[in-house]
Amino acid sequence: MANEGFFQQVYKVAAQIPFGKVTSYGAIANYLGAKGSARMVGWAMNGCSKSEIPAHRVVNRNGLLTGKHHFQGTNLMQQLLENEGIEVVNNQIQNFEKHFWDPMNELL
DNA sequence: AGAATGACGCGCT
DNA sequence: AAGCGCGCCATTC
Repeated sequence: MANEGFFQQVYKVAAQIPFGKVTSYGAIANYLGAKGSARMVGWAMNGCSKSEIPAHRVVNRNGLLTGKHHFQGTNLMQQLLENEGIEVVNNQIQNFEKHFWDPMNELL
C-alpha cells in the first residue's frame, strides 16, 4: 500500500459525518474536488471496513445502501442506520434528503 | 505497459 | 417515462 491520498480524505469526511446523518459518494467526491469520480470514493470505502469509519452512513445518490453487501454481509448497515433514527426500507433510506449531510455545505 | 475492475453519477436513446 | 450505456479517477491484476 502506498500513500492513502484519496483514502485519507474520504476517511476524514466519512468520519466527520454526524450521528443520524448520511451522505452520498458524489457529495464526498465533490467535496474532495473529484466531483466526477464518485466511483473512486466508493472504492476508497473498501478500506473503511477495516477502519473505524462509519461507512454505513455513506450511500449512493439514490439513498440506497449499495455497499451494504460489503459490510458484514446482512442487514448490519441497515440496522445501524435505523439505530441512528434513519428510516431504512429494503436497503433504501427514507427521507434521504432529510438525513442528507453535505460535507462541502456543512463541513466545508 | 495495458487492461479490468470498483460500495457511482449523469446523459443519451 | 423508462432503460441502457458511457464517463471519471484511482487502484490492482
